[in-house]
Amino acid sequence: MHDIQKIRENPEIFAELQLRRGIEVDVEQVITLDTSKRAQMTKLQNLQNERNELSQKIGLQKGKDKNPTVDDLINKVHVIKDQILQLEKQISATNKDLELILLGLPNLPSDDVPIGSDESFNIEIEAKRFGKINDKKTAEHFEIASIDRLMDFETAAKVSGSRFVYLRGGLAMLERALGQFMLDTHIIKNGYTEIAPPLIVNNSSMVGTAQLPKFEEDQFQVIVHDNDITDQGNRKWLIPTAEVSLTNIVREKITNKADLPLRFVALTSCFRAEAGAAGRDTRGMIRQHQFQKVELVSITEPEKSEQEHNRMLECAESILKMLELPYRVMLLSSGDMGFSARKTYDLEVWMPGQQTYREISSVSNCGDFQARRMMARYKDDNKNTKYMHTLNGSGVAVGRALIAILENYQTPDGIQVPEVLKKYMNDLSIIEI
RNA sequence: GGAGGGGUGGCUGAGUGGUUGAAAGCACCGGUCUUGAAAACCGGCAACGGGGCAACUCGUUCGGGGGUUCGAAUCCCUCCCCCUCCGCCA
Repeated sequence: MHDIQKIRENPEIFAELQLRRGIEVDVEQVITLDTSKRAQMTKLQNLQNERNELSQKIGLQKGKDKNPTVDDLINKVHVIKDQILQLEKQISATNKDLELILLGLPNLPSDDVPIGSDESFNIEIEAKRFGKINDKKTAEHFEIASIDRLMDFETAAKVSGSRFVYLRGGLAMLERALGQFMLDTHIIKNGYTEIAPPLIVNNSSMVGTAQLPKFEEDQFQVIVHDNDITDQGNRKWLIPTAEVSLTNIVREKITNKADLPLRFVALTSCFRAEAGAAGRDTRGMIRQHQFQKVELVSITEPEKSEQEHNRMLECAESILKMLELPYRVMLLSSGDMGFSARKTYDLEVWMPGQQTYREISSVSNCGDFQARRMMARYKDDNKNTKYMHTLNGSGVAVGRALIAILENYQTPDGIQVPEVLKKYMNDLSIIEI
C-alpha cells in the first residue's frame, strides 16, 4: 500500500516511478479521489461534532430536569443524522474506489534498480558469479535414463492432475535431505529462528503480503464444506510461499525495537495455480502446482533493511556454495520485479541439461510496502510508531535444487550425492537410478 | 456437532446507555531524593485520520460488520477468533 500523503505531495514522481515498472497510473484520478474524500470528511466531521455537542446538551438537561424539554434538540439531531448518513455513504464509496486503485499498484522501485521492461534488462552481479559451469549438455532431469522409476508424473496425473509428481526412494530422500540441510544451515549458521507455520491463511494475510487482491487467479482457494463463498472477506487460501505465513506474524502489531530484527525460516510446501503459465515448463519438475521451499523472512527497522537484504542474499548463496552448484546473481530490472519488491536479487543456478541458468531463489526488500498493508509497526527511540521493513527470500527452492543436483551431479552410475548432504542421506554417496 | 464463558490501550485488567479514550496495576519516559543506582514520591504516556505555519483543534476507533437510541465499550442481530465441558475424529 502506498503512502497517500507522498502521492499527494509529489504525484509526478510517483507516476514516473510506477512507469518504470510499466504501470501507467492515472494520478490525477487518485488526487481527485483523495481531495474529494478529504473534503467530504471535513464536512462529515463538522456534522459529527455538532451532533455530539447536541447530544451532550440533552444529557445535561436530563440530568437537571425531571421533565426536560428537549424535543427541539432531538429534532435538530435527526436532521443532522440524515446528512451524516448520506455523507458516510459517499465517503465509503470514494474510499473504496481509491483503495481499489492503491491496493492494485506495485511497490516503487528503489533508485539503484535498473530501469527496463523485462528480464533482458536485469544486470548480473559479476563479482558474485560462483562455480565452474559444465558447458557439455547433460540430460535434462526428466530425460535421465529410467528416472521415471523415481520421478513419476504419470501416477501424479492420475491421482492429482498435471503439474504434480511422485518422488520415490532416493529422490524422495534427496528432497527431504535438501530441506533438512537448508533449514539447519539457516538456523545454526545464519541465526534464523525455525518456524513451522500454517499452510492455510485467511484473506487479510494474503492482502497483507499482496498476493491479493491482484493475483487471485494464481492462488489455490480452500473451500470448507458449507463455506459461504459469497463472504469475500472470509475466504481461505493455500500459501503460494511461506512468505505469507511468516511475514504476517507481525501484522497488526507494534513490536519493540529491541526485538528487531526478526529472522524467521520455514520449510513448507507451496501451492501455485500457475494460471498464467500454461504451456511453460510443462515437462519435468521446474514448474509444479506444489513444491517444497525453504523461505527466509526478516523484519527490520527502515535504516537496516538494505544491509539485511545483502545479508539475506549471502545466506541464500551459502546454500548453493555448500552444495557446490554453479550460480550467478542477477539484480532485477524494474519491469521484472515482483509486486511487493522495491529491490530484488535472483539467484540463478546452472542447469547443464538446459545449458542455461534458472531461477532458484529470489531475495527481495519490500521496504514498508507490506508493512503498510499489514499495519506492522514498531516503536523507535523517540517512541514514535513507525512502519517496519519486510524482506523475504528463498533459501532456496527445494524442488529446483533437486533438479540442479540431478543435472550437475550425473555420473554413469547414478546421481552423486553432494558432500554436505551425505549425513542427511544415511551416508549414501550415490543414488542409483 | 451440542452446552456454556469470553474478546477493552505495549501487557494485565475494571467498566452494563450520558463529558469514559476509557479506573487500577505493570512496562516505558521525565523529574525530586541519592556519591551512583535501587526504592519511594511527583508528573507524563493509545492508534489512525481531517483542519492549521504553529500552539492546537476536530473526528473515528473497546474483535469485524450491521442495527436500536438524541447519545453505545455498555442493548439487539450477524460473522470471526479464543477458552471450558460433552460428542466425533487425525
